[in-house]
Amino acid sequence: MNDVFKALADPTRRRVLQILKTGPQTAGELSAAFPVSKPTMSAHFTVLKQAGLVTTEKSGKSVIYHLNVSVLEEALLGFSEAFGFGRAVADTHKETPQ
Amino acid sequence: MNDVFKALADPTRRRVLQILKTGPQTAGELSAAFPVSKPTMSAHFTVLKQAGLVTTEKSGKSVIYHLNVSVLEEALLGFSEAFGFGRAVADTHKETPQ
DNA sequence: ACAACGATTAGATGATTAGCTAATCGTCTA
DNA sequence: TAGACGATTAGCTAATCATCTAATCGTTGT
Repeated sequence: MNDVFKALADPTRRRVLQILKTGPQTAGELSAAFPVSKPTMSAHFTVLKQAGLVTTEKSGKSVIYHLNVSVLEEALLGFSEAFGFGRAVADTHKETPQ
Repeated sequence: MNDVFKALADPTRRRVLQILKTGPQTAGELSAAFPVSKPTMSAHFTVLKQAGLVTTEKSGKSVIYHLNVSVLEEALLGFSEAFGFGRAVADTHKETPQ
């Protein structure tokens, strides 16, 4: 959970997650969307992967990255709930009683 | 908003916010709750202040720190909404139409 | 006025981080 | 089996960060 917040601290990584929200993409596709080198992006991917925010799938020469929404949701909601503004979201999304 | 996520990246600072959620506290009181030096805590307070997450009030020799919930809420919710699990919270808390 | 005390600033240090280029690895395909 | 190509690893650098001790600032009470 600390790893999740650390991962979210970088704007590049936050944007990667948002792109991935629209569907899985390869490392190359993702990298093309940012003004930094591929190795730098690869390092960002590693951080996201170790936080559990993304999963990978190999496909021939490519590596496809998938968003792992539940980890993001759990971290954000878990923290939000401690402040009283996360409950309703959890209920809505998880179909949990109030 | 990037400053907010950067501030949230450190567990000490996240805990400060949670303590402050129970009510305002002085710098000294807050520092006493952590196993690091006062100057280190003061640096953490600066980060939180610059992110807008806390406000300060002087009272004699002491400085009282207050949590600024709305900034935290806006950042977390704003980001969450991009992933489809922040809308309901915003509605509930801000009384905003869907 | 001065001592005491809460808090912050100054200044230093070790660790981590984001970035780069160059090199390597793995998987096609010609 | 050789390129070619997507991706990652290696190795480096500059910057940021968390932490410390010592010094300073500001307020209060004697």
